[in-house]
Amino acid sequence: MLNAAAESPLLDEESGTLSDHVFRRIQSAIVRGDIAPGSKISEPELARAYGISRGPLREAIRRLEGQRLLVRVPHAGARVVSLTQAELIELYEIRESLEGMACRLAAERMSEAEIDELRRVLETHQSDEAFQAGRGYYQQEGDFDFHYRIIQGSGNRTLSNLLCNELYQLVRMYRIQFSATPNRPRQAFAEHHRILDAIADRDGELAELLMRRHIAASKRNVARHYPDAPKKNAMQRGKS
Amino acid sequence: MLNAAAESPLLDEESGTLSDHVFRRIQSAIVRGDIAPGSKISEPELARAYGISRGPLREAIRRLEGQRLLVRVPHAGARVVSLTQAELIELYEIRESLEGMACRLAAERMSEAEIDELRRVLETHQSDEAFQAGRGYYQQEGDFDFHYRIIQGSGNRTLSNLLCNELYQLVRMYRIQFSATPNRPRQAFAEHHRILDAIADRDGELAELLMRRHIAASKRNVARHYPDAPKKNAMQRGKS
DNA sequence: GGTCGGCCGATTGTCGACAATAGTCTAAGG
DNA sequence: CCTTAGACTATTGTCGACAATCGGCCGACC
Repeated sequence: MLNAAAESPLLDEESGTLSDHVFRRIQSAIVRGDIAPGSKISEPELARAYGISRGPLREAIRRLEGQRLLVRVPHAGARVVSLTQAELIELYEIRESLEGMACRLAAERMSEAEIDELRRVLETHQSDEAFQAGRGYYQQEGDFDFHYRIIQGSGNRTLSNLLCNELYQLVRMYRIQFSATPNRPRQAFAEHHRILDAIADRDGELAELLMRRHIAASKRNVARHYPDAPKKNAMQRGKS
Repeated sequence: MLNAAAESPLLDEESGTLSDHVFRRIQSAIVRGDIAPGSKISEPELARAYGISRGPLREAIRRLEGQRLLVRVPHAGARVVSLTQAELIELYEIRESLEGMACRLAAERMSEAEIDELRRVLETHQSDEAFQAGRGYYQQEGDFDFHYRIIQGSGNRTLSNLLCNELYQLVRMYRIQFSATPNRPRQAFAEHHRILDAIADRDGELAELLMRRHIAASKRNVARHYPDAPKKNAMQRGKS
């Protein structure tokens, strides 16, 4: 039975259970900024909006909470996460450590074919129109993301899970928010290229160092441009 | 209204919602080994056992899944996690990176009072009867755990959350399983002491190095004694 | 006029029942 | 005797409704 065609390989809109489905929908909505950080989540409203019952919705909310995209208080509902500058910097420091390690492992263990694919990813980025225009480095999700590919190449499945399935969406959410900082895209691209060279040379130590510096640079960039809103007016709902 | 007496400050059996309650119960049961790794979780059975409905139970299961204590397959139910040796080693490598970083930060940022408390924790361990008898290093949960205290002392709240609220229980589960390896307790205690000295000297670099070595040693110890059961007979239920 | 108490609305937490899917067992056919 | 098709059973996924708790509002009392 060739089910390869029956269930579409890449993320299908209608795949899996309703809970999984709505989980991905809300996740995407939060990461893309469609819901607005700090805004409150109303269960009945969301349930109506997605046409499902509150049961699966609540499970999805619990999973989103596990991914740090929502914060919940026991009898007061859930809100979209809104990291303070300090928390965001902490997140970047964790990434420095973890992705640095992933990069070292990737340099040691990636196959030549995988390195070639990684090079192709970078070429795709270079030819992207948004990048050409200097308007940002809006990296697509998953396999088209440089960092994502390297993490996968580390061979450490547990690390991949942690970075790509739990922290990744949160990072991506803020990466999108800060995508349009002036000179950063070109600089980031150059750093990516040097990292790739180190990996191709199988120089794990250098690859780790460069990755740590790269993320530290991103961290500084984010810290500089953080729209730190101690103002409390982020209460408006996401939709109509 | 002085509710300080009404709701007990430390983890009460009956605190919070039913979902939270059963979540902690099951978590404890898994970590302590009362449920047996790899065994299947039956929703109706668990619901009856804890006297609640399947709704809150399912939410608790989703949260446990987020903590990696359960693995779920869409229409086939949930099983208690059972890491392969390779996965357990991967987990230890992640801890090397993360706790090494935490230890460096702790050396830089812990207050003198916190360092004194840490010293007292170690003294408590030394006077523990199980440790004296060489029967293991069964560290109590939370504040009485050396690693836990250091992570908290790092001052990185995000890191603390990641290590102490998500990965911690999983690590503890396997730590309990391997608690009775012959010479390891005394060696671990000595390593802990040297780490403490480095922290007291405010030598972050050394503290990180020692912590990484300490975890690497634990990793090797675990790898040596791993009861790697490629056999598939881990299907039995926990109880009747 | 200010503040405290009680009421009301809304939201969250919980429950039992129904429907759909997966795995398994049986039985028929080659 | 082995393979395969079918139905059955048990489990999971989903739903709508009820109950408990929290926040805000209004009125009364000081």
